[in-house]
Amino acid sequence: MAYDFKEIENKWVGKYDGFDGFHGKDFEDKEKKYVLVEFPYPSGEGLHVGHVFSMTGTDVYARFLRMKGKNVLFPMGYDAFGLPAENYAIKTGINPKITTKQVTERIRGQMRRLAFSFDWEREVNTTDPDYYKWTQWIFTKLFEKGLAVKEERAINWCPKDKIGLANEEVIDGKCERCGTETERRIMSQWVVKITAYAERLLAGLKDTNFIEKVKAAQINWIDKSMGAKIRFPIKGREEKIEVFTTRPDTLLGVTFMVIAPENKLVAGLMENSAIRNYVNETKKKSEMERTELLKEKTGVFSGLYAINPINGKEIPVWIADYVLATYGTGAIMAVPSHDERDGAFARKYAIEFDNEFVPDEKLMEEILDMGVGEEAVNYHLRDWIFSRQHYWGEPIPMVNCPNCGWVSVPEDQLPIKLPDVEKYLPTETGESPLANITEWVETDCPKCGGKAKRETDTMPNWAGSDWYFLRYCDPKNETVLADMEKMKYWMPVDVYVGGDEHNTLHLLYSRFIYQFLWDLGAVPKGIPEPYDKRLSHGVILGSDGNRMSKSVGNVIAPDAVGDVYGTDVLRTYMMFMGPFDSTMAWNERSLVGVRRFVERFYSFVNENKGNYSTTSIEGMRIIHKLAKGVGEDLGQFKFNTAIAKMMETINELNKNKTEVANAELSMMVRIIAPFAPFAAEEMWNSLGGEFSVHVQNWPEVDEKYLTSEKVTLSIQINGKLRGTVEAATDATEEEVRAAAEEQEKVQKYLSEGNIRKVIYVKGKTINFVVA
RNA sequence: GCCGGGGUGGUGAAAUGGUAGCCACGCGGGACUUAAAAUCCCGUUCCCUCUAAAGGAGUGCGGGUUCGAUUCCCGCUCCCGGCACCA
Repeated sequence: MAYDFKEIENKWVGKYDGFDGFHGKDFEDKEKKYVLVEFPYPSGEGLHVGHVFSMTGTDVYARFLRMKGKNVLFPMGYDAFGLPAENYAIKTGINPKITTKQVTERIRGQMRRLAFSFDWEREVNTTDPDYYKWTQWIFTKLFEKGLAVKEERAINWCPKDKIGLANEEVIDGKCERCGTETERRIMSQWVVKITAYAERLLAGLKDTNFIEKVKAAQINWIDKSMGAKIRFPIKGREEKIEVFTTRPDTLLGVTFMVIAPENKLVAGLMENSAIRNYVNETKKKSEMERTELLKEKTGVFSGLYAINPINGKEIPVWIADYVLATYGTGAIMAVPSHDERDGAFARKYAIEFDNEFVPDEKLMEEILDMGVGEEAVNYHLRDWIFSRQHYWGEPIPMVNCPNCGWVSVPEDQLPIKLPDVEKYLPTETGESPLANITEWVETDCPKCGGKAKRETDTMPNWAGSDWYFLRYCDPKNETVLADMEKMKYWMPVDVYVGGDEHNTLHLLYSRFIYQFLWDLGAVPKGIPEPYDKRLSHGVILGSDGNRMSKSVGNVIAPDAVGDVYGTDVLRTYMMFMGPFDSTMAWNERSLVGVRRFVERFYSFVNENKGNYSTTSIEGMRIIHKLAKGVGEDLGQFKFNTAIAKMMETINELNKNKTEVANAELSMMVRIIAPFAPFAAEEMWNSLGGEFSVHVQNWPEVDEKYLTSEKVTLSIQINGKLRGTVEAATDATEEEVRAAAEEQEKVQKYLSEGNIRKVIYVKGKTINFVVA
């Protein structure tokens, strides 16, 4: 019976629709495992190969855990708000609701065909009002706790599209939509104070088992530095300039100060034309230009002098944009002899160096004791600009009342549904298109009942994905974001699989929101962090070794590969390509090798089934070893070596023409099942097994088949391999030594000197030290 | 510059202190076939060698620890990823 994947897939694919075996069972009295893979943005292209790769690996793992008797929660959903759908709507005039529905249906079909064992009863969609009701609710809580405030902030502005852009929408200083150079503009924006949680976000990492690189990325992004704040009096003025420094001991080497052009002091100096020109020039520059690394530093003298608090020396104060308003205090004490940047600036403007002093970090306390300042901590982490002037996002549930100011929409009035609009483009003033819908904007103040206006900004793409892992625990709850008892049962996420590109922002934002909900008492007290393990999946490159992109034309469509090779081969091939977390290039030729393997496996089972009543001892040994080895590999996401072991097994069984009885064939079928679910189901069925192989137990390993009486040991002479010897597993040194010394070659080498020492490692090696 | 991860055959890779290169691709040879495809079998780190036996070299480079190092330690180098005028 030849392997006909199309027939097999068609026969079984529908059997898993609504299949109870893949449901996570709330409160079931088994060990729970919450296995999560990042949900996709549903793009018009459907799932790409990268999705298929990460989802297959996670699916294999989830299937394995189920077979190991765990109660597995393995959910899926769609992160469906976002720019591509909005841009498509701008182009075609079609409501993104419609396109999103079409695309999610297509993706669900792809996932079904790829045999992903998701719990479809828990599917979520971030654009569903029943879902974003709670995204909005979280925002109202942030506001009520003072963690969401509306502030003037500089944002990236596209003068052509007349729209504010988030940093991620600016590519190389240009607008992602039209390619126009962006400018900076000050606009009133909702800002979420994630910096208030900087220390918590650092400290919480100890409660997680993230892989090293993920932890490092988080620590790096938050970037805590310890130092001091030091105040410098200004000559002839009341104000002082406060600076943050990590090296207060360099205070003696300070020869000038620099303040950012945005510093408060600068506003009072604008009568000076040189200063005015410089500040205006700086405003025009984008963040990108200002932080250009190799750029020559520029600045202008402010006319002010500060007093070094430690030695009373007068030092000039400069204004320069290499000092960032957004970090520290927006002012620095410059130590040209000690800091490269200060040095470059001093050389350019011929400011005096002081090379005499010797800094000494141990003096920090002593210097602070002199009353010049106090210890301080600074974080690189910046607050989170939460406003977008886009249509296709969650409306920010806030009302602006002339009497009460900003008022959050009460829970019983949520969700604030996204209204339909005629035009999806932002307005002339840069407000979101929602601003055009007067009847929507005009509302009553929830507090005083007077006339008021709705916020027309929408939330960033991150908002919906910040808490989706909670909703999966209880996706249909109408009274709270998720039932506390259900969260207690399922949380934390045991394994979270995702891309490196989400190791900073998404992971940090979602940890922050979780910690905030924790403080609110909205999530279980005993669970301080949302994710236990975080793994990153690898990247699949095109066959030319470059990132897949439409313009290069190296994109692999998973559907097309599935048409030619079938789901089972596609899945198994992807898992065989290399380690799960590495970067790998697609290789059509290697795909053939995996097809050969799957066919051989399938034929082997068919040729043996029903023909033998017992399996030889050798066969038992091979198959039990396989069950053990693959089990160990799957628990560690080592899919490539698991498949290598299966290949080895089939080769060995075929070569020895081993006769295998149905009981052991059934073991083999269960072992391959997580990788090749359709073929495994067919083989299981043909062995007389009941539907479904995927809810069977992982094969029990009988250790008695794994302990062989004989092993091959290496014979080393001075550490060099000179032969091998067969011996009983528990043979004594004397026995092995005698057997080794019988060998002619060994005798030759031993005769070259005297045996000084013999090292015998049971089951591995015997090493003669000869001199 | 800082942080994280790497460097092993022609290629993807395996081995985490004990026979380096499992498994797979590719390549070479053979079987089957009128022929091709498919399939199956044998070989395939490099050097020396007609071949084989035997030997030598070999996991980025240099050192160290050890009876023994791809694996542990020190120094260097190159590549990939993240962050970066962050005071």
